[in-house]
Amino acid sequence: MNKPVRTRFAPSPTGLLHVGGIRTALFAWLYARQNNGQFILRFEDTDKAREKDGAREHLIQSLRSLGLQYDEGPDIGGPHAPYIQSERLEIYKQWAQRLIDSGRAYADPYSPEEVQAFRDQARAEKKPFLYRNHRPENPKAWDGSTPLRFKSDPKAYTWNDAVIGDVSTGPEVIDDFILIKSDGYPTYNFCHIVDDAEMEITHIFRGQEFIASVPNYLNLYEALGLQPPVMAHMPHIMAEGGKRKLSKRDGAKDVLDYIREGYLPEALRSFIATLGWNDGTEQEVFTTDELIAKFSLNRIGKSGALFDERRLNWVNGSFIRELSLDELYERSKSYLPKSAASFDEAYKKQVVGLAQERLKYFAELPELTDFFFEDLPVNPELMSGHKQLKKTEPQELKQLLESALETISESSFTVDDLTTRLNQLLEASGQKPAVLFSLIRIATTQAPNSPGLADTLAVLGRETTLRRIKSQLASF
RNA sequence: GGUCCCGUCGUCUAACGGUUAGGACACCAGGUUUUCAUCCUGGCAACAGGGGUUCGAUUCCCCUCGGGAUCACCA
Repeated sequence: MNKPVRTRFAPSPTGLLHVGGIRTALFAWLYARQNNGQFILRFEDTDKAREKDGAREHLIQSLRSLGLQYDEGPDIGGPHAPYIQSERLEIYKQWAQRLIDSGRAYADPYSPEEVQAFRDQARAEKKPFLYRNHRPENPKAWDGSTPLRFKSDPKAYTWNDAVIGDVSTGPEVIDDFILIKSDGYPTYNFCHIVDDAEMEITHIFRGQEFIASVPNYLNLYEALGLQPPVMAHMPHIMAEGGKRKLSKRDGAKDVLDYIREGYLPEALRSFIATLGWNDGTEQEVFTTDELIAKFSLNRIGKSGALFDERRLNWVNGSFIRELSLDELYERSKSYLPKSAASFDEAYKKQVVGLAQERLKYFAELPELTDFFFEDLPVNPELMSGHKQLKKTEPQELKQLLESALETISESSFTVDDLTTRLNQLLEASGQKPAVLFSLIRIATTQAPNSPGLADTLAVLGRETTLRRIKSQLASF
């Protein structure tokens, strides 16, 4: 009996898609998938002045790279094509004509300046501005050269928002808004309703900034004889400090930035979904299948959330640690430092494996692994700044390292053998592990930190290990 | 200013009248024979305020305060 669920993501191609915007898309996608419905992409490009070059491609790429596949859209078509509003002008004209015929739309006789004068006057009188107070008695027939306005029917509304709950407003918020602009393009307020009806959208997911306009939409739905879809208005994701909506200048990266830095799509999905939604249990991280199974509209929070990149890092890291070595390698190998190019796959895979547990996102790979691929210059500060080593005489360190060289050179360079010999040396030298192992670690990596010593040496191999120890020795 | 929405640790949140207000991130301390990380243990930390309703309020109602959104020929 119920109509098949159809949700849509309907951005205007005016800029980059950041985390707040993609969350709306994610929820719409999850809901469609959960109900075996369709998810549709539609471009709302009726404001030619604000359109940005490349924004369409960016939007499409963002959805694709996050894995939010849509079933119908501008680039793939579908039964209700086109999915670009600027190509649907005739459709809007037809619907507008129905409104004109039924006496619910009329030509706006005023110039923008005149309307502004009404507005200023209302402001001066400290009264709210209502265009309908200036509604013309006998408007001339609309010829397309002036805006076409909706003739509203002011009344109170109470409706249910799937996220917010019941909302009530009085007739004072209902006004005659513009249906079609004098440039021939429809306004969002008009065409999204037409398109949602034509495309049989059952659930609207959008930002909370639209909730104030809902009463006017309800009024239009009535005039058109349409049943409004379910509406779900998402609270905003706020920038650090919570003072404003998240935007690019808050350091808010767009979705593709995160993909480029090596955040996993499945981690992004989990993190973004739990920004304002949870399943009521103490589960913190969700696979996408779990998200699809457990998502529910009524568990979306009502209040805005702050985007916290530290938490994203933790979520992403936990997904990275779940990856098999093969998968980790395949997905991260392009992030390896340039110096890795000449090394064979088996070697690189071992290196990636050692970095796995300390990786928060793939772009960190070069700084974490560069010493596996090139000899870094001996850095005296690593020793002089080390809290254990700086308390030991250089001469003593040198002797220690010399005996280490001897011990290590006898190793077969398996992790087990290295571990055994290193421990024997530790015992024989009577040194604290913090001194002996740090010394060898620094000598062989020239890095402030690294994976475990035996693991590192085993991967580095005999030749490189001994060469680096000798370089360090020469620097004393 | 009018209208609407929101208000639990620094952050993301759980709680659907009765709890020592729970979990997670971050942070701090300790442990896992070096560092960083992982993992484990412990710690710090919240019901915006005031009135009601009730035997009992974080939870229901009202007011105040605070935050956000919206009042376009933008979406």
